[in-house]
Amino acid sequence: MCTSMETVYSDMDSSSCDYFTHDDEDSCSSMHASSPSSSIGKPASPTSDIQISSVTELGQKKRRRGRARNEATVHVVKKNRRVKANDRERNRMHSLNDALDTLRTVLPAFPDDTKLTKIETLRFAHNYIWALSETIRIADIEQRQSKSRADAPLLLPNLCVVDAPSPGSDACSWSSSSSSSSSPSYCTSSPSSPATQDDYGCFQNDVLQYGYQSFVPTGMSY
DNA sequence: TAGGCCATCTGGTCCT
DNA sequence: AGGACCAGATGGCCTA
Repeated sequence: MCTSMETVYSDMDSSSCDYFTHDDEDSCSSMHASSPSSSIGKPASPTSDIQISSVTELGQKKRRRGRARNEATVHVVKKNRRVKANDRERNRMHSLNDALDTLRTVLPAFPDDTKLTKIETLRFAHNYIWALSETIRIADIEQRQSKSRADAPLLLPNLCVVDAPSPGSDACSWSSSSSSSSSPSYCTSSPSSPATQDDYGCFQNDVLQYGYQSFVPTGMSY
């Protein structure tokens, strides 16, 4: 859209009208009209085309010319400020995108190398963190239980119990179409409130075995 | 071709 | 005053 504008504005640090695009041509031309470069720095000679009929008119002309130049300067300053702001905004969005890319690298890789969209990345990261937190929490609970039962084996509940879903199946996904009330595909409620232990075990399997495939259901309805 | 996603521009608002 | 942040608008690209 504005690549030409980018080119046009990228190095704009002077008041030269060569930098203006079409929508600025008016002001630009008016600037030229009010302060023609041919007369700048050149004292008006009595034989010049500009006939000054009176001192007051000369004063008015001088004032007008001065004011016009001021307006043009203000316009250029504003434009310059806008260009700088655009540049900062562009950099800001680039850094935001870089952060999203970094976030994508720490999320489980998608098998077919599909790049997650921004919203998918954020939602999956949310769910992934939640799942990992739950894993730690359950493991901790189990560890305490096994300590109390000295002879009990250390096993994560559900981890090896629930049948692993085939990739792509929604057996364990919490899409909005699921009847489950908890929805890690995008947890609007507190992530610490999985519906059932079966759900959790299933979810845990997803995290550990299938990455985000189950968290980012196709269709992405939330 | 419609819809989704994205990059960019822009003006407003808030903060330092 | 200037920068950061935000949301709306716009146009390009891609895909079903």
